[in-house]
Amino acid sequence: MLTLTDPTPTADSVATQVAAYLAKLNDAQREAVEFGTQEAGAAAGPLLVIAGAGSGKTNTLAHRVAHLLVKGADPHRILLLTFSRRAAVEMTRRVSRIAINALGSRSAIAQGLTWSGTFHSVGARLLRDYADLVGLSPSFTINDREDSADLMNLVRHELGLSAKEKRFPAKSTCFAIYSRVVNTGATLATVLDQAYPWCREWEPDLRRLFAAYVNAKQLQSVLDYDDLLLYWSHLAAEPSVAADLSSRFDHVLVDEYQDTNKLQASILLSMKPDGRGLTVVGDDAQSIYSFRGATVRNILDFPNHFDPPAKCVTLERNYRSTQPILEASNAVIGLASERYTKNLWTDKASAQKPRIVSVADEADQARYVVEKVLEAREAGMTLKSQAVLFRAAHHSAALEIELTRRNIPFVKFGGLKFLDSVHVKDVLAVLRWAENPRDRVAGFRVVQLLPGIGPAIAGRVLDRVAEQGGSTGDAPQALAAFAAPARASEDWPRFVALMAKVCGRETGWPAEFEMIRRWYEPHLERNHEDAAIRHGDVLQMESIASTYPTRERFLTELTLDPPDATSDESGVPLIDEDYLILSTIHSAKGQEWRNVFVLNGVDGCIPSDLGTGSDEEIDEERRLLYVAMTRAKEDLHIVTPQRFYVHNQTHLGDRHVWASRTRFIPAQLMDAFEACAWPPVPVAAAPTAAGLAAAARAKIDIAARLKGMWE
DNA sequence: GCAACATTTGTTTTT
DNA sequence: CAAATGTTGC
Repeated sequence: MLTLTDPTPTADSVATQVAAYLAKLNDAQREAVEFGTQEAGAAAGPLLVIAGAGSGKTNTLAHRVAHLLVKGADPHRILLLTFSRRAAVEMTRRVSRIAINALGSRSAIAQGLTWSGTFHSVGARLLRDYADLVGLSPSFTINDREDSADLMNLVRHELGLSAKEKRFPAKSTCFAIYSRVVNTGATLATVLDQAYPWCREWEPDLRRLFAAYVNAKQLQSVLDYDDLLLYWSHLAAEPSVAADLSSRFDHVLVDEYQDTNKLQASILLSMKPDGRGLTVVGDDAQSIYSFRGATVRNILDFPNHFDPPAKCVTLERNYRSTQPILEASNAVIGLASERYTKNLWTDKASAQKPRIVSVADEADQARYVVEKVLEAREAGMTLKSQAVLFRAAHHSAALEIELTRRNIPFVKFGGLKFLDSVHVKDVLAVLRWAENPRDRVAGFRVVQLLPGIGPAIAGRVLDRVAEQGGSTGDAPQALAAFAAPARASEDWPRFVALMAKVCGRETGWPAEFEMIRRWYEPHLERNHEDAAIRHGDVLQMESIASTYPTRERFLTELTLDPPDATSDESGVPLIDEDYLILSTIHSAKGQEWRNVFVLNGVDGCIPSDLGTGSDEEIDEERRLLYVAMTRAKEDLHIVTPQRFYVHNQTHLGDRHVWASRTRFIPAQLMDAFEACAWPPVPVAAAPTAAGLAAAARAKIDIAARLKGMWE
């Protein structure tokens, strides 16, 4: 039980405090918060909250959790599934604050909200608990997307699929196909037909590859992201475990339900088959993750999975945006082929319509954004309350250059993470291999860092380690016994000594990180021109590492919740500094800013020309634009460069493309926007006689200078 | 046989 | 611009 530091409040005082925090909610929010909590006893049946953009969704969910706590729910028995680590942290923070208001210092109960996180991180925790039961080594390591693709590649070579007349799909494509099959529950043939038609001919080979890939994972005690869900779902479907698993939690609440996939839905249903204690929240109009197997059917079909059907509450009042922004956003989503019946409204009036800004090219686009950001900054709007959103990470390249040139600090969300850089992965691979010597991807990478060792010798090293059983005790001995080639003879003993120490946990955590870093430094210098910058990243990771209690926690949490921001300077600016937000639209989910810029509002970018295959894909791109627009509170600028640069589109190479405004804002919608051009066209003054004379002189001047260059 | 370097090719969004 | 393939050189 929890220790209460303050005197127990009287029933009356609790009642008034409760009224105070509920009174801030509107009727629909309050209904969602209080649903099923009036009657004492078992948790109430399923609840679906359809929460439009900016309708106070997070706040409502946080209030519901806090309200459950106030009503006496045990925080350790509440499972809160969010879309990202960031969302989980934010949710816990809000629940605490509301609980403080409602209960005074008894809010310590919110600290007990230990089961909050993403499906994947919760899955990882549960699996460590049940590892023995499913024949999994409790020290399993988790592969991120790149590692999984690397393993797929290793397996592919072993199967001899690499030497074909026609090029086999790239490793990342193979993994993407595999992942989609797992997450959608569809057959390989269906996935190939619908999403990867150009790989159709490889179906038999892919099937063989995936079987071998699964086998390799099991032999090596590694799991990929999908396994965390897959193992969990099989665990929950096993009658002997299901009861234990589902009785661990009285309440299960899921945020962003529109972006869950079939596998995640099946997990929920087997955890709470009758829906009692189950709450899901989401917005069908903001479903933007179908490329990851998410299906909007999950949220649409939710109520009728149960008998009687789930209670459904819709939040339609928008507290975020001004009326003109909302009107334009509603108009855009209104053209979707599947109709969304929600009718968002607000009472925030404004005279400023969203702007469609026509600029010549991407350079002008960057200059426009910088000028307007600084203007707003002058008017008292911090950089942090402004954001620039784009479809693909590289769309911000020109802007990043301009921002750096003008000394404007920014932080970028989405796109390349610093975990993806080779040097960071090298160091992590050493740790992962020491944690789990059966992990061939990690070992393969580490051994090849030594000069004179390439894929072939690395493969033999790994075979020897595997023969010895692959335990952390045997691995260093296998390495010591290995006859390294002459070219590597100098570096080999140092390497063996390092692995012995790290495997044997001689120095302990986090000191061993420093040891690995020191060992890695010469290899870094030898392999990379820009060793200094990369070294900075490694040092930064070292300081991050020191904040984790154990090596295992560091590795697991880093792959499941990687730091999601990068900036031009390595290292995130200090918290109190002001900086502009750059973000992919996907990473902007759930956030809001006073002033929002959407880059490249042109066909080919939004919708991406890679996403225009089917009507469903086009509708998803439309929702993406809708999500971007509804992030704005006061001002919204959609910038449309008339000419933009494409990279190496097939045979013609790099070239400029003449673009037109996105098809999602056709002419009949333009009333909802203010169209303008930038830079403003200067008003031409009639030439005077003196002016003409000056121009004539200038011509002569320049002509003379050009000749002068060669004299 | 194998590592290291040179050339060609294909690209979104992310837990 | 990174990754897959092709070529050279040990």
